[in-house]
Amino acid sequence: MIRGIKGIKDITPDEMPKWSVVERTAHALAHVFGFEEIRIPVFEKTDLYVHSIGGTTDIVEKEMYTFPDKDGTSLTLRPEGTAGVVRAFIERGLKTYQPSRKLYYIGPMFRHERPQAGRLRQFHQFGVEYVGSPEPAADVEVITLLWRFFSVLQLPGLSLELNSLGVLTDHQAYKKDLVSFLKTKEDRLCENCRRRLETNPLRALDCKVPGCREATKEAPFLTDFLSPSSKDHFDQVLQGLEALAIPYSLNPRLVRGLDYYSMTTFEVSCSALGAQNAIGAGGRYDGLFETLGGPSTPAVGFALGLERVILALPESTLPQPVPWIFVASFGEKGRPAGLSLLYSLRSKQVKADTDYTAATLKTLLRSADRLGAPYVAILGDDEVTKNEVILRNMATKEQEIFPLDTASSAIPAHLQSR
RNA sequence: GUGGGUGUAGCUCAGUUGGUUAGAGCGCCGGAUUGUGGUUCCGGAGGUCGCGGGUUCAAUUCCCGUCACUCACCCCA
Repeated sequence: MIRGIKGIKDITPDEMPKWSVVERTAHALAHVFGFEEIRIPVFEKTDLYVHSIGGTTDIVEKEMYTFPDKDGTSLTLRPEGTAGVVRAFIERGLKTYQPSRKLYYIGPMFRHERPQAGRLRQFHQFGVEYVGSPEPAADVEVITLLWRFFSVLQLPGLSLELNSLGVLTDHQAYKKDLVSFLKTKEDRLCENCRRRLETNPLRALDCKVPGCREATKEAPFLTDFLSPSSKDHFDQVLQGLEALAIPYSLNPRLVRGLDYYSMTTFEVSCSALGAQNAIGAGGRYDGLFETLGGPSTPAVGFALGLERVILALPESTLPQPVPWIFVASFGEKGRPAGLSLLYSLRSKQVKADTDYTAATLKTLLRSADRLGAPYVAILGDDEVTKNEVILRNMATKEQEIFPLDTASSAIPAHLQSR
């Protein structure tokens, strides 16, 4: 037997109601906030991701699904969405129409990681990109949309953390200072963090090893290195969130894993999840357009993981199922009359179904029960002769008689009125 | 990439200090009930005990390997 690939899951019909609610909410909320959907390819030239995400990040170094095209060009299954959106933006000249543009996407992403609760090799993200505005209000809007999304879905145990990396020169200066600080404590750092000194020193602040926590207690704060304008921008973001009553906390140690972030960064975590509790995150990436060969363009966005949302989604968020009708027809005259009723109901946009393998009323009712049908239309030879159809309420066992020739309108109307 | 846990019926899991026909609950099929489901009663089907090797008179049980699933590290959504 050929099995599916490790870390790649089927989304079965049982799980689809949750996915539908989550996706519908994403589309609706993005629309209300004035974001337009964009669909970008699931694979691109490898260089795009290397240049945008950063060559020394884990994603690029060991997590990408990369393969050669027939002509040898290196291609990669997208590990995230922002790079592709920015590429499309530049390539299609989307900026020429208006000063700023707000886009969103929903779709699968691919990373070759060891699977775990809330972490898969093919997973799905909903992300937005507010392109063209350097204003703090744009940051506020993106963060607010992220927070509202989770709130509307009633996810429990959420917390929003914010930080500012400042502009490039700010955090370069900081990085230098931090490295020299860490060097003085090098013997107390874990092996991992000693390696990070070279690759990604900011991550050492995030380390969970107690020794490292202790050693980095006195570390310089990024916040102290922010230029006045960076600081001012960040303050305005915070004020904007307060005005909208979005609860947040500051985390000067919050570091994002992708190289392109600058200024505001944020992350929402959910205590209802396991170890992988980051459910949505993002930030400003004012330098990315230039990095990818486009015009200098400020932008801010987020991405959130749909699988993690679904793991945390409470049952109460699911909508009530709509009533529908199981047609139980049998006998020489009943069968064709039932088929006719079945398709009449469907043509009136009413969900109706039957079981062609069941031939007796008993087996038909059993099928109806297993399918969870709230109503069954019973139609045998006797009913056809009398121009009748019986509507049975499966929960209460009540049965009502309708004239057969007008049943396809009368039954839906009757259900509506209840 | 590293470490831990778990692989027995469709599902959830017992079990065997190594011993002959491997169990339960739920589900499934049939009957009681030839025009009334879900409840009840009776009967039934369904298992290479993950796979490969080793030890042994004998392995589902012990040992080694391997694969899968899973949780955690790392990292991230």
